[in-house]
Amino acid sequence: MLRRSPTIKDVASTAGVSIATVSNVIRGKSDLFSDPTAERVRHAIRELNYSPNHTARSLVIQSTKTLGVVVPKSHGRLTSNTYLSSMLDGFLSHSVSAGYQVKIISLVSDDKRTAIALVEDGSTDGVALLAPPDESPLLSWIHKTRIPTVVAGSIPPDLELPSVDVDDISACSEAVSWLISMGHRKIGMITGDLAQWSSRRREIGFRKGLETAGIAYRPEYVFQGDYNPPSGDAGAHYFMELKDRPTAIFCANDWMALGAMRKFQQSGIRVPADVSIIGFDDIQVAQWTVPGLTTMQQPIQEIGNKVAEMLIEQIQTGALSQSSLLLPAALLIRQSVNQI
Amino acid sequence: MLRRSPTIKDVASTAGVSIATVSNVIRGKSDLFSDPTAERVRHAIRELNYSPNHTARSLVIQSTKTLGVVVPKSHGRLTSNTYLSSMLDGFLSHSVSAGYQVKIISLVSDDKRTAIALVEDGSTDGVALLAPPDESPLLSWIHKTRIPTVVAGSIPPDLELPSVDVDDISACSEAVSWLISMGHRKIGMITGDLAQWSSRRREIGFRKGLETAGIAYRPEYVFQGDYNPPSGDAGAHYFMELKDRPTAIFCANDWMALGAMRKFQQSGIRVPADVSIIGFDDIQVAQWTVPGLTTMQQPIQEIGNKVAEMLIEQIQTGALSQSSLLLPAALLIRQSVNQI
DNA sequence: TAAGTTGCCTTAATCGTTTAAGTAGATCAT
DNA sequence: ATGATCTACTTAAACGATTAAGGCAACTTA
Repeated sequence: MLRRSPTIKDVASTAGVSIATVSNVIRGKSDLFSDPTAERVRHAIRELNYSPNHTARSLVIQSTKTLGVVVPKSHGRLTSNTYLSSMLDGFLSHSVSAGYQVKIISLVSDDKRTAIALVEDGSTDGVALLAPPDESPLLSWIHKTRIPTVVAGSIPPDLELPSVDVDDISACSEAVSWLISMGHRKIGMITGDLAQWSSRRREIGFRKGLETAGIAYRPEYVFQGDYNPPSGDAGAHYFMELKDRPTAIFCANDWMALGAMRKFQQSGIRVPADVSIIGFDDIQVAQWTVPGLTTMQQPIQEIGNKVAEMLIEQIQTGALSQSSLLLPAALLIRQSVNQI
Repeated sequence: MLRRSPTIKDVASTAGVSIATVSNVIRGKSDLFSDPTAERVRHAIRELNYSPNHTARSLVIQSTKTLGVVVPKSHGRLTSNTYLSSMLDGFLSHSVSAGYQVKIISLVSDDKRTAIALVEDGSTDGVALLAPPDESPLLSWIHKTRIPTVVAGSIPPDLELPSVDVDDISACSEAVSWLISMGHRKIGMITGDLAQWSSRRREIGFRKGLETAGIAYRPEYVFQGDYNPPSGDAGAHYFMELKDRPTAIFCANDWMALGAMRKFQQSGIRVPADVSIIGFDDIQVAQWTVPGLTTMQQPIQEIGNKVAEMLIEQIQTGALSQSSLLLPAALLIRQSVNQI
């Protein structure tokens, strides 16, 4: 028995052929070997339990068949947790079926340099940036390099990077339109952190929905949150104090919706009897709240999927058929919104 | 300008030295070059923006400095989502600071073979199995190979694999003891899926806590769940119907606790005024429920950390100082348990 | 002064593949 | 019979690093 794991050389000698032939049968270049030879080679492979060395292969083909995925620090961004898992799931799913492995680097414990190293040292063929913060130095850095990149989530408008994201504006506009169709006229919003472009777009969608129905925009009906539950709390508190309270509140994400719902309930205000709440994202827990949270469901996994697809396309063709993709959200009706 | 990225050869020629010298200064073999030479080399490196090719290096040193992490299909296992993120965070954090990159493979979209390939093709130096299901074929397969492995979470008792997990038995025993110290004598439990060893251990801990206080174990106070919220619902329903209802319910995980809490509240039974609830895990949402969920907090991130640490130790020394590690959980008191 | 030592650098083998180019025998057309 | 074309291989040069072994001054030491 061999101590080290078997190489193509071992296979070649036990099959009595050259390593080139072994390589050819492995890669299925069927016009380069005969059937009996192939059988001998395959037998040797099984016997030795050989599998081709990925590293050596990468070196010569000048491609690692590996994608890098950069996940942001989630600290302080509660949004991200299940969000990121789902996105990763989608990304991995497409990657492996396209024959790519995936390296992951988290910015949690780490600085920009590690992420950069991952592509500079040639250990990946390209990178996906998952939900990078707008101000991420990585974004502008990677924009300069010519490394294949796709970002999942929103990018600052001045950066031209291929990206795939949910269509915030349409989704929020639809949410508001639906609220209106449920009879609501006084609709409040708890926004995300307006320093982020995604928040701004969601607010734009909110206005657009109002506008479509010819309902006037009332500044006092917009409360600025930051995507975290406490700001949902604060928003609820703010709206409670208002003389002319909104009958429905649109939250820019589910976490704030949860916070708001909790605050209302603690204050004896019933959801949805007294106030309706609609969220955004469809995080996992949204289906287990009391009442179940009605929300705009992001196609998160599909975003991950598409990111992988576009990244691989970019790697293989050197170009991209489309540079930016917006996926529609879906209205998910549960119990937190009342018809009035 | 070069089209391709610069190699050590390019650096050598622009610095006017051999590639061996370049390699030596990069690796800091300070007795193998002079200061002026080093300066020339470093200058060339900066000028060309060179960084050493990871693949080539891996090939010759026979080590990829890459760890594989296998995450289970989370489908149907709501437990896992934030749980896995945190564990990954911990794992990544230690890995990168030890100079390792991390490849991830998800079993979501994929079968055992991809996971196996990841280690067989030499693209990783070892693998971590994150919370593998007891019956995972991977577990027994990997047990046979001599590949460096550490598993995060529980393993079937008949498999001798290095692992790190929370100390379920002690933790559950403590939870029950604390409930008792809060004045509860009639304590129910909603277990996890008893096909999983972790569930069994949690049930054992539950009994042990009772026993320590000299309280008799009542079979009708144990409801078998499956770790998912609906089974928490079902458990709550079961306990509600009981003539002699428990005053406190210990849930084997937070998701079931959430389900139970919701069911009680929907049925007009107040938590914690009428019934106290304690969970296990400390998932993210546990702090945002109404009332906040008191729970046993798993040191998930630390588990991830330790797994990486042990895996790297195993890779580098070929052996392991300790083969199994149990980390303590911490009682996290919020509002779902009443003193009576 | 001859032999050894030290400091600094180069040469060349190696890791395990891929793949272009070469070879040699068999078959075919002319 | 001769060259051309297949078929089924083998040879050998990459890929980009690491690293043992060797070379050659310039010193040290006996």
